[in-house]
Amino acid sequence: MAKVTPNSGSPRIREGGAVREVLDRIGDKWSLLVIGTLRAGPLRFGELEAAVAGISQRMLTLTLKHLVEDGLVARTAYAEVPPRVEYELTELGRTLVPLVMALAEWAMANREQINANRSGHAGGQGRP
Amino acid sequence: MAKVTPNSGSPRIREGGAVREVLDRIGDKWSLLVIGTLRAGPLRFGELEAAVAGISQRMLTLTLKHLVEDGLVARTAYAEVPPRVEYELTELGRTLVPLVMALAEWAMANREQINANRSGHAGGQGRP
DNA sequence: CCGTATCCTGTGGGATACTG
DNA sequence: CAGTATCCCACAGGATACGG
Repeated sequence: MAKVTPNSGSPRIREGGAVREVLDRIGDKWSLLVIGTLRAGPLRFGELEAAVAGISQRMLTLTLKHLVEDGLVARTAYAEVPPRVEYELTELGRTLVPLVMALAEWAMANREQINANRSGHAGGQGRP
Repeated sequence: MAKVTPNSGSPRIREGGAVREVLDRIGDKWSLLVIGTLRAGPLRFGELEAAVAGISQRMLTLTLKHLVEDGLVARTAYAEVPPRVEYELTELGRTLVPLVMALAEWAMANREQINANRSGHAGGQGRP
């Protein structure tokens, strides 16, 4: 990741540059899942941890921190005891929801097909 | 990525499961970029390498191999000299194009906003 | 031209334990 | 409850060199 994509020699800005840049942010292992999980409304840390199956405390903390930094998620801490913290999508974050949902639907619709291809990749299902 | 997500003991298929599964396939550093690049039609290996700025030979080879295995891309080798190989999207692969393009457009439309948030994250742009 | 084979590094990310 | 701190390893992925 890191390096800002050299873009070696290309005179015009490649659309790919912006895409890569954003993909490096939200294209990690958990960001899209967290965003998708927050689509219905604010959730507490613990609720998120339970909802996003398989995520570790550490990764949830880090992912949320990044999303907050990027302005996709807002964090609200209530000064009470026991402490309560809620996370919700910002305006910007919500604009991503339709895309995430589309991706999720595509995933569910096509994963069997893909798994089938992987096992015995018969091959001829796409020839145009 | 790596570990196949144990999903230990979960009796019912979590929707998150399918999403994660597919995300692990196409959510890597290059797959979506390659798919997006192939949207207009077949391209040769070298053309792809030039079009996807920053990708290394190795990663292009690996990414294409995975995409072919998953049935998203078709590979056609012409037995001539010098050798020529063309890659193009399969039917299945093409169904992903709209999503990729949507993501790309979102990326281009919002990267400045995100970058601004990152630098001095002023904060108040999303309060619902 | 189109790959494959090695080598090597950075780092994503899990497990675990501790704090406010 | 909501994090932070450490440790540690697998593996993504770049550089380079070689084969058909």
